[in-house]
Amino acid sequence: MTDADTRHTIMAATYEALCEVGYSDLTAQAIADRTDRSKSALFYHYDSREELVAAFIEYLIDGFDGRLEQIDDRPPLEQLTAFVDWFLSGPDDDQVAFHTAFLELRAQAPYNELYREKLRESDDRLREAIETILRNGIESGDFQEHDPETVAALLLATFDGARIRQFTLGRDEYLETVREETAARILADVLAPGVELPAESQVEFPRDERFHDGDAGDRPE
Amino acid sequence: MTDADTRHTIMAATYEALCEVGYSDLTAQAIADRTDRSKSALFYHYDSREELVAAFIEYLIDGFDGRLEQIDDRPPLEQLTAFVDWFLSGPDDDQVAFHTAFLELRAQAPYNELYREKLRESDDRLREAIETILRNGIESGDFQEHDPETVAALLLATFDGARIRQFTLGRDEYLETVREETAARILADVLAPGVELPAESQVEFPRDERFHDGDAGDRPE
Amino acid sequence: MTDADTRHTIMAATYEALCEVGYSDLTAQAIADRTDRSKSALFYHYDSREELVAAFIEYLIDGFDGRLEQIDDRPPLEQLTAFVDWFLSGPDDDQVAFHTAFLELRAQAPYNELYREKLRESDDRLREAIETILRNGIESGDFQEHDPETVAALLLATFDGARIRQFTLGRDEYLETVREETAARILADVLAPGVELPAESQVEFPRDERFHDGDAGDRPE
Amino acid sequence: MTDADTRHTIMAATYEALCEVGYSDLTAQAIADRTDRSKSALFYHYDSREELVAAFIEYLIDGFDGRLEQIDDRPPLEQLTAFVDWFLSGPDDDQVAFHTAFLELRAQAPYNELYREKLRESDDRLREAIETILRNGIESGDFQEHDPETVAALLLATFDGARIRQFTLGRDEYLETVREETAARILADVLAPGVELPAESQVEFPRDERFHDGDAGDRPE
DNA sequence: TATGAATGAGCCTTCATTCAT
DNA sequence: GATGAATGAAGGCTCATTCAT
Repeated sequence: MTDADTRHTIMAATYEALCEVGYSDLTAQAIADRTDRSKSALFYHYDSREELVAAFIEYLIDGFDGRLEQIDDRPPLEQLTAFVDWFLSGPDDDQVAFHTAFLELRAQAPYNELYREKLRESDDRLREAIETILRNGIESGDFQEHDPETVAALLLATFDGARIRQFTLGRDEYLETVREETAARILADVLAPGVELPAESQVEFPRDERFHDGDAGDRPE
Repeated sequence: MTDADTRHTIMAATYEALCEVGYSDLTAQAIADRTDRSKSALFYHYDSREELVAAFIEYLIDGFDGRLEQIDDRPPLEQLTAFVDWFLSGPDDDQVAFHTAFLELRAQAPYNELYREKLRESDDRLREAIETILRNGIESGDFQEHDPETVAALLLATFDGARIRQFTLGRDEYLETVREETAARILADVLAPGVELPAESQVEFPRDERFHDGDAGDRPE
Repeated sequence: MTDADTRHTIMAATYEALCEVGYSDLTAQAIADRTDRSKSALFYHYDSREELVAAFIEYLIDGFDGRLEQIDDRPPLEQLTAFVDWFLSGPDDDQVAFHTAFLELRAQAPYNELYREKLRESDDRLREAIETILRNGIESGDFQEHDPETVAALLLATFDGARIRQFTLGRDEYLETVREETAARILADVLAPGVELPAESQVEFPRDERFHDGDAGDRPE
Repeated sequence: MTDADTRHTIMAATYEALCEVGYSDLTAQAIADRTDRSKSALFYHYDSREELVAAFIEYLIDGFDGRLEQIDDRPPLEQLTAFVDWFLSGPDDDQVAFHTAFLELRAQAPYNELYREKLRESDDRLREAIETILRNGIESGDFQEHDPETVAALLLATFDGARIRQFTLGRDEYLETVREETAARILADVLAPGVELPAESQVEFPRDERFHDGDAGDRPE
């Protein structure tokens, strides 16, 4: 119905607005302002602000799948490391703003079934991705025998918790500490003996380029 | 300036309102409605809604200390278990509403220095509490030698992440899974050999009774 | 310019929408929704919503003439009775919704010359119709000598007032009472001595079939 | 709760706005503009625009009772005449605007239970008033024996219908004609033999002075 | 002939905050 | 100490209408 271009325009504006003003100030106007369209146009394409946001979550999920494929061919340990570092990324990362705002949005989910539904889908994808990595690692012998499903849940909870505490408390230590402790206490029994989580990942989990068209990205130095 | 009674009245009303309507609907009116005072009274006692909320966080912290003492004399393992179960409490827990709303509030912290400051204090207390338990456990020989500081951070992140995913996704599995995996993968190396995390805690981490004056609490039915 | 078929499609949709949502919710979208055309199409065929509505009133008038003819050959008293019962129809009548909405529209006429003009034409037709019946009744000897013009005006006012009070107050008594009192106090001096208004009409004043193509009508159940 | 003065201010503004812009343009802003208060103030005193309007209908009713008393002591025929002329008032009457707008409001009643309820109360009062006059007239011998209840309903319907047709069609004839015909055909059998409806009433049914504080009223030339 | 997209103006309502009393 | 009244700024949403295609 809404053509891909318009959809992208609105979704990108939503992303920008979210990063710049946060979820609780994510007004229709704030989105429209980052668009060459009027506020009314948003309501032409989406029935309500809520539906627009739900569509945005879905848009994120769509992008996630593609980004996964980009590191598909890497060995399991590299993929896992990429994941860890994506989650526990440094505070200078330009995704901090986004994740911060997205936490606000997630905090609404208990009150909003539509959001909750979409976030569940997102959770499914994420867990499946990690499970697949773990499973592949077991197969390849890089990882020990274990239950990928429960380990995935544990890792996700831990990383998410660390990230949230980092953002909300402004305490970057959480990331560092949790990365190290995860490596030492959780992954020690998951990785094959002798295998260790590299200090830094060799592949980076790719960014959602749809939101970073013009600008630098992983500028060196 | 504001006497203790008035303060408590307002803080209790804030707690109630938070549980009933969530943070984003926590209007001055919503709080006043749960008070025998007028909306204006709130602004007489607190300069702004923001300050009131900040004061509320502080009020929570004040209560926390007292509650800690109530299980002070228990052996370290029991205290740890109480902590675990407090965090990973079942979905029927009447504190779910509060934690859900409080997550909304925490999600504002990145945008609000006042909140962030208070939440940091809260984080300090919580971490210290866990560190103390861990330290005592080492001393008593119930726990193995380890760095209480980093383990506390790991546990906090993991539990918090599990709880948040439970609430926001409506997926209770996270709690169960994470409790089990934490016991098996993290605590296995923290508890002394042969010591295990009990399936259920013997002491309950005490509730904040200031908010549960009149009503039932843990009355059996 | 606009061919008869398109015109009918739009007019019928307007009728439907009017019945279903009332005049104040009679948006262009509401009409288009009951059409296989787009909202824009309405503005292609009519310069404005106002003109469309004005055209609709005219369309009603056009239909009225034809329906009149259908009872043309009946004796004056029967025709008069048909009129009375059409106006003072029971609350189960499926025309209630239409008349209710049409009252809203009529209430706009004082502010809208275009509507007023059309409604005047409608009033003319209606009054003429009644006058003709009355005149024919005088001629045929069924009615006493009287001034058909003023009596028509009196009847119209009385019936209309009764109907409006019924609809707006939800008080069906008005219809019954006014029918009886009209018979006893007004028509007593209009009908020839010994002639009485039948309790129920033998002919029904015909419906506008253009709006009831497919559906039942007065099919018995 | 809302003190009488404020209430009057808002109700008077509502009256003015209604007269000047009609019901369908009776926005909160339109009312506030005729007040020295802000739009928000309206919502402080009334929960919604709808409730404000409902309160306005009630305010009208309150006023009506008092105005009735002002002609309480007049003989029945005079009172009846006052009523007739109030209803069938000339087009220059400054109440035309109000009645016109009020018709719009009444036309919403079928869709709005709150309005309908209030309008029913208004209908009750009006009918009782006329019934009382009729009853008194029978007692005093000025009127013939008849059923005041049904006659009141008939008169009300007739006058209301005439007025509505006058306003909506811009046809003043309705008033004149209906007044004459009512006198000749309806009241002829209601008034005692020899008693006639005066061409013009001697008492005027009093205006609602709450809405006409400063200005002229019936000042001659 | 028709439409999808878009928009500006406007509406109702909410809310933190102020202030005179 | 406390409150009732009030308000400005904003927000989500609607709708008649326009216009390029």
